Formats: sequence, structure tokens, C-alpha cells
Amino acid sequence: MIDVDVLRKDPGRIEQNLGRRGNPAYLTLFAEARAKDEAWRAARVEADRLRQRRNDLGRRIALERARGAVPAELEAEARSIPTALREAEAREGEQRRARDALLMRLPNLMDESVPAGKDDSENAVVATWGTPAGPNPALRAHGEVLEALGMAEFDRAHRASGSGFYYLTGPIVLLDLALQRFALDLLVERGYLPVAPPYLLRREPYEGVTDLADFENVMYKVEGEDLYLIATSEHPLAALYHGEILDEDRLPLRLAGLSPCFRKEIGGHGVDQKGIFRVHQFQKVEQFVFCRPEESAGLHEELRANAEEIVRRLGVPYRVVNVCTGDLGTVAAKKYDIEAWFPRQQAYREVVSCSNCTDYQARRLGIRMGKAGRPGKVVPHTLNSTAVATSRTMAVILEQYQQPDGSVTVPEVLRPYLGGRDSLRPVGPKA
RNA sequence: GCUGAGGUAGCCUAGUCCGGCAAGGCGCCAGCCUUGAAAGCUGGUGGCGGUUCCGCCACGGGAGUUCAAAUCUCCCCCUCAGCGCCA
Repeated sequence: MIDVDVLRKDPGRIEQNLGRRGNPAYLTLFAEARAKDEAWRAARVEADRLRQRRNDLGRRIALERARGAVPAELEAEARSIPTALREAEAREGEQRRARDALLMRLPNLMDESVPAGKDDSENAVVATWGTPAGPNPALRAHGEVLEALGMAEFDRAHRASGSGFYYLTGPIVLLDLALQRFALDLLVERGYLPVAPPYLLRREPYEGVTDLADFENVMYKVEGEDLYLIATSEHPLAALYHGEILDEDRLPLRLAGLSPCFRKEIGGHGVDQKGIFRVHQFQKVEQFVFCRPEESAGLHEELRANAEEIVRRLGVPYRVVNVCTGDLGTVAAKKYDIEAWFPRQQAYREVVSCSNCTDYQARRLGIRMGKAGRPGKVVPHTLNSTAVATSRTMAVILEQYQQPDGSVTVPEVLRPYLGGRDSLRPVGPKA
């Protein structure tokens, strides 16, 4: 959320930044927010004046009564205040709520280094690693590989839960766990605190961590309850210190969240419709950081380096893109995506998203920083990045590591987590 | 789910019955004292608006009664405890 202080003191900076998004609606919203702020302050002055008079009269009435009788003209004036004040306060509240509602709809201010572009085709490649394998007609889609291994039930899952869901069975389940443990161990070694968060959040903290459109498009709501299934552990981790003051001597705070993720949105259908690339539910290990504002740019690079290392140690070629203005979304000030090379699709596809959200989430969540016993007004920054999303990572492993005999080689770094197992082989027929 | 107790400044608490400028402690900051520190003593210590200074607000949120609400009435939210249910 945009700082009201900046809205007043440096509106040009905000306009210039919003302008880069190429969506004139934002400039209109911002202009309205400024007008409402102006109107709120005017209404505020008026209401303050009336309240002052009311308090003044109240004190004198109490005094006069203690001395005997209350003069009639004093009472008459006192009686005239409430109506006028009610109106003034109604205006004040209305303008303030309108301003805040507008501010909640505005996106975060973007970092200077975000490249201009209309959509994901214009994201800027900032790094590549490994050699992308050339076309190989023998390669099968990851979903087919899984079925051939006898380790997935897609049709039955669709009947039980609908499309976008899946059963995994047998050793692939252990591979899923191995990926989570591998990522978690790497982060713990680097000083991240593992966190198992709640998988459902109330709406109020949820509005702090994401933009409001997500409630319709992405989030599953529990019927009859004020609860939403989390779309990523980023959300409960951000909400962890909701309404609190963080001790700045203990920043940065590095967290490693572990949770399933639930998402309604399912995108376009492609060749790999049957599979686990784009699904309603998946496991993810997430990096999350609370830090001082001046540290966030550096920590963004740290999160990216951790995420890159995980993909690299899995032996999967990838590239990193700096997500452009048209593709950035409302919460992040800057975002890197890591795109793994899917050899069958002959395409780089997103497996990691690494964002610096600056003060957008923290301000909406009412989080501040301060030293012990001395609350401050400074709002900390938050960052988040995938460490590993197992569904997509397993998908790329299944594409890249599949063998002509139908088995799938296990990436070396995962073998210790699988009791030394070096490949996944077809399991016997099931019922 | 039921019953009860709670929500007051960064933290802890008084005030609520009986309406009239929110008291105190801790922490924090400054000064005094000290070789230095601690202790002790003194003062300060929230948000917002207009801004030499003043004012308003702030007692979980909202509505109502009243000249006046932390205090009375109603609605809602959250936390804790006990009980119930339960992997």
C-alpha cells in the first residue's frame, strides 16, 4: 500500500511510477485518492472544531452544575452541537474510508530496474545456466511418464476431486518429500528458520498480503467460515507478525515455510494437461524475509541465489528473468522468475518466483519496526521466493531425467533422501 | 459447540457498579549524580490535523442514549480458561 505521507509530499513520484505500468486506470485511482485525502483533511478540520466546542461546553456545564444551576443559553448551544457534529463526522469517515479503499486498490511502486514491457514475452533474461537439450521426439510428457511408471492416478483424481487434482502413488511420493527436505535442509544451513504455518487464514490478514482480486480468482473459501485456504505459505508467513512491532535488532528475519498450496485458477490447456505442472494443489518450500528497507535489495539477490542453487544442484538448465512492468502484478516492486528448461516442450517454464514486496504487505498488515521499548514508524520490507515447488520441479525432472527404458533417473542430490535409490522404475499393476 | 473471563499507549495494569480533561508500573529517551556503569533522583515518552503553538483522537470494532461515554444500552469481532467433541 502506498504511504499517505508520500502521496501528499511527493505525488509526482507516484504518478511517474504508476505511469510505467501503462494502465491509465491507476492514475485515475491515484488522483481520486489524492482528492479524497484532501477532502478528508478538510472534513477533519471541521469536525475537530465542533468537537473542541463540544468538549469546552461540556466542561463548563459540569462546572456550572457543581456551583448550582446551568445557564439556559449554555445548554441551548450544547444541544445544537450533536447534529452538526454527526454530519461532520459522517463526512470525515466517508472520505477517509473512500481514500483507504482507493489506496488498497493501488499496486506497489516498482523498482527502477524493472524493465518496460507489455507481457511475459518482454521479461528481461538476466542469467542462464546449463545447456538446454535439443529436440528429442522420443521424450514423453511428464504426465505420461508418471502413468507409465504407475505412480499417478489422474482420471480417478478428476472423478474424485475434479480436474487439476491428482493422486501420486509409490516412490514418486518419496521423491516429493525428498525435494522438500533437500530444499529445507539447504535453507536451514543458511540460517533460515523452518516454519509450518496454518493452511487457512482469515480474510482480514489475508487482505494485507495480497491484492483483492485474488479472492475471486485464486483463493478457495471455506463455506460458512471466514477462512481461506492459503495459496502459498508466503501468506501465513507474512501475516505472522500482523499488527506487531518488529525488533529491528533482530532483523533480517529469514523464514523457510513448508506447506501445501491451494489455487483455484487453472490456466490454458496444453499438451501437458494431464500432469502436475499446473494444478489446484501442490507442496512448496518457501523463503520469506522481514528486513529493514535498506536491506531488501540485497536480500532479494540472496533469495534468488538460494533458489538458483537448488535448481542448479538438481542439474536442471534454467534462465532467470527480470519480470517486466506489464507482467509484474500488484504486490511486488521487483520480481525474478526462474524458468527451467523443459526438453520435451523445448521451452523455459516458470518454476520459481522471487519477489521483493518492499513495504506493500507490511504496511497493509500494520507491521512496523522499532528498538526494544521504542516503537518506530518505519515499515519493514518483506520478500518471498520459492525454494522449491515440488509439482513443477518433479515435472521438469520427469521430462529431463526420463530414460528410453521408461525409468527415471533420480538427481544425485536427492538420492540420500531416498535411501540411495538412483532411479524410479515402473511399479507393478494396481487394481 | 457450551459456559465463563478478558481486549486500555511498546509491554503490564487501575478506572467500568455510580458518565464529567485516562491514574500507575515496566521498558525506552534525556538530564543530574558517577572515573565509567548500575542504582538513585528529575523530566520526558502514542496517532492524526492545522502547525511559533494549538487542537482533535486514541480504552477490540460499529451503532445508540446523553450537553458529555473507557464507563450506560444494543450488535459484531478476536483472545484466553474450563467443559464437550476429537486425530
